[in-house]
Amino acid sequence: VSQAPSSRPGRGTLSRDTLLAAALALIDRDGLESLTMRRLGAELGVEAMSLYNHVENKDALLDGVCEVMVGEIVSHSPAPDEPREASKADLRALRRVALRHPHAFPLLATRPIGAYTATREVAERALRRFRAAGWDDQGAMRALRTSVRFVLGFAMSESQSERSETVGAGAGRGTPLVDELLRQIASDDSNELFEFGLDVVLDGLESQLRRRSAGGT
Amino acid sequence: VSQAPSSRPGRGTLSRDTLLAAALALIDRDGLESLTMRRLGAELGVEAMSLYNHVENKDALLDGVCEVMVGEIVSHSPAPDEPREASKADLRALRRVALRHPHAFPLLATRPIGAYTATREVAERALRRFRAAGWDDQGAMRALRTSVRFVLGFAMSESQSERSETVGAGAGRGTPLVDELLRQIASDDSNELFEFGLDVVLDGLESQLRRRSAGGT
DNA sequence: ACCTGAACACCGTTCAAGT
DNA sequence: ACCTGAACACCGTTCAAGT
Repeated sequence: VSQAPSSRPGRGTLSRDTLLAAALALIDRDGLESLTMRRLGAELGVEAMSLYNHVENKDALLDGVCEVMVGEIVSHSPAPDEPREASKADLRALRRVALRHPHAFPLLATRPIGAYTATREVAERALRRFRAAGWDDQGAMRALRTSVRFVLGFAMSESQSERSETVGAGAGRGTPLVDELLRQIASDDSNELFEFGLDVVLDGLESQLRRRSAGGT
Repeated sequence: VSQAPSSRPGRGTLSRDTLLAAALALIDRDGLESLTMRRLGAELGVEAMSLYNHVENKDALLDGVCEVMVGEIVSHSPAPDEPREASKADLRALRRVALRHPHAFPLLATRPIGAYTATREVAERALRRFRAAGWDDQGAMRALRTSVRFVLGFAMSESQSERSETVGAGAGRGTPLVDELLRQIASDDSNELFEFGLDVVLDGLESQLRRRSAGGT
């Protein structure tokens, strides 16, 4: 998957990869609603109908955009040896995609893409790490799914749903802690909160592991 | 906020609440893409343009649908005394909304609604519970946001993104644990996984609390 | 093989007009 | 005060036609 051409391409430079990259770039720049077959065509110097030569329809185009984002999940830096740090590195890589594509990221959480299938090798390594830490197969799978879902929820909230909690509205009606919460949201300490969340999830997994291997007789 | 009328209403029975309930019912039945001003009008026995008398525009309509769902979050059963069980009850109530409205739920995670503002009292009680457990204000807020985000990610994955992981595709290429994961996803043990996740998050929070009050000198 | 123009069925939304 | 018809600018998509 390559980058979008900066301005207009030479004739015949159209391909599926070009489309997907241009679509993602358009979403990043102007938002999800701006992605329109006609607009994307214009962006590429072509009529909307030409796009159908490279992509089944708009739905397939959106799936393709998800593919591109999933492809960006792979961690850039080499995996740490220490298992807990290795897990953190993978989960941070997932969050980083959300930060890079705040407008497009909801597609990932919203569409039935085969995310584990598409990240087979990364997922397999993560599962092996959990096994090495003492989980059985079943437990390793639950541990992975739990941590991935946490990051997904975190990233979604971060880039979407917590925007526009307003401090003023309804303050001073006997909910002082909520008032403070809203101020905290506004001040945006995202990175800190994410790292806190990572520790919570990984601590919680370790705790469950201990409880289960102890109680399992 | 009341229920949608079963068939066509008498003339003049149109109100904002009627619209919102009918819109949510339409999404529940036919999916998010089926919610159209024209379709919703037809559903209510009225032309699409009449809707604009009760709702600013489609965006405001979607915000209203979110309002309705947020209003459904309140737990039905009385809050348990035991703090951990009380937290679980709240978080289960949040997930239940996702299960009841799988097609509409992405709106909640995707739109900048003031969720904490709208659930002020529930949020305040939750924060007070964390305070009583030993967190300071800052810690209580992080604990709440962390657990809410976890449930959000869980519910989104559950009702959306993990659909259609296919077992067959690419199996037997040295990723046996992933193959097993895909089989597990297909067999769908959602409730069990959710309860596991709840314990992970709450254990993790307790662990962080201990670590911080111990290390804080 | 790839691109286009015209067309179709559908959107959200505005506005003057009806009652 | 609420509803409507006609209209506008925009969608996704099909298809015959061009090169």
